[in-house]
Amino acid sequence: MRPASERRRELLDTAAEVFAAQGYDATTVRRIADAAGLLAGSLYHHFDSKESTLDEILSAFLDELLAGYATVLAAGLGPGETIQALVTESFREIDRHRAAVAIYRKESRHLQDQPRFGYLADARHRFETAWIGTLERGVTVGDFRADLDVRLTYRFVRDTVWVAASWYRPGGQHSPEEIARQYLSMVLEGIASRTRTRT
Amino acid sequence: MRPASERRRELLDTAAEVFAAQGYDATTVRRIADAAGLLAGSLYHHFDSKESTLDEILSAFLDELLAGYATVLAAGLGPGETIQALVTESFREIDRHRAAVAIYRKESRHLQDQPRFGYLADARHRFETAWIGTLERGVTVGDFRADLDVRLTYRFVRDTVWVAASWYRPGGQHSPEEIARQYLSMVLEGIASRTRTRT
DNA sequence: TAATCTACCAAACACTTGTTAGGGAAGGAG
DNA sequence: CTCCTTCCCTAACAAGTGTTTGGTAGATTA
Repeated sequence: MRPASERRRELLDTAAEVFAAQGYDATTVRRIADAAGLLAGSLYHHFDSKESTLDEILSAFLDELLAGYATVLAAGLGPGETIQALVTESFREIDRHRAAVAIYRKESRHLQDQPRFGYLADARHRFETAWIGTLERGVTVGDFRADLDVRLTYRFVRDTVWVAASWYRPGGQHSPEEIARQYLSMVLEGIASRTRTRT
Repeated sequence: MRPASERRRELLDTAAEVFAAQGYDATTVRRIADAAGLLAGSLYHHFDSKESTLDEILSAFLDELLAGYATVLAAGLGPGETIQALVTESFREIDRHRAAVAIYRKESRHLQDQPRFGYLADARHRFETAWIGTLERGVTVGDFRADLDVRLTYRFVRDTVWVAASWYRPGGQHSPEEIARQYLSMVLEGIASRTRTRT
């Protein structure tokens, strides 16, 4: 682990920004250097390689996210409240690591086969356990509909949350908590009017 | 427009498959050639360039999709039924153009700035009009909840539908229509149990 | 003052990229 | 048989890639 100097963190942020905008492979180190105001070779004073830069961005984000999830799960809430807390925590994470989330969504699929990025598959598996476990508990307890396909619902909720990173802009008119509230309202209660009762 | 020979279509399919799996920029023409069983240079007997190959894949998909949407919208259905038909049509399109959908989701964001791929922005705008128009009509008529943020709902529904392309595998246990039915059930009525009434 | 460290530049490196040119084998058409 | 088309290969090209090496200006430390 390198010493995390101020300049280093700055470079890491601009790299993440460029990766998110252009895609990792489409991004050249010269492009990152341009955006940061130095020459390509100078980046190697701070980082070992382009790949390790990506690695650092992703693992920092995932560490924080998993820690947040762990806190929520340890709180001993009911299934419905746990889902709400997980969603809210996710939107906060999007707010703080917007670029990292975008990169994660675009690249994790084909990165996780690489040994170096094996932790991506680990993280994915932990998410799955957390969400699906909570959903199943919710169905048993009666918080959620009994006819749910839990795996399908998991993907539904997960994707719904994370895609927000592709259009969310921090400092906009909606706070993370506000967006979480609206999303939860749709996911939990649906968008159909309640004036017509279902059969 | 080149003559669409059998071999050509075959190569286009494998190219789409590799693009979807690896990402466009990360895919080399030699990799496509490998997968297709010929050498890199030989691809240029069939295609003008790597970029034009991508172009053809995306525009073929979008043409078919927009045609499908147009048919739905011309049917004169109510807002609720229109949404259902649009979702179902989308899942059918995912079933038929899985690779193209995956590519579209990954690359369209940064491709649409390029003049050659300007039609991507056009298509996106048409989707927006179709969905948002229907949702607004639905709120007015009373099919959908009055307190919906229509733009947020649009992104919610849109993303929810298209991300399915990232995990959907044709020939699986769920048909496109079945998946559409379950998705609609969640989106329209929510995943919360109806035993508890909302305030 | 001398030594050390940080952050950077200038210039090159080996390699990969998309693409092209020229040719050749197979098969159908005249 | 000859001509033409289709499909592919061999071999190379220029440009761009991530990365390395050696050096330097400026601050910090001894």
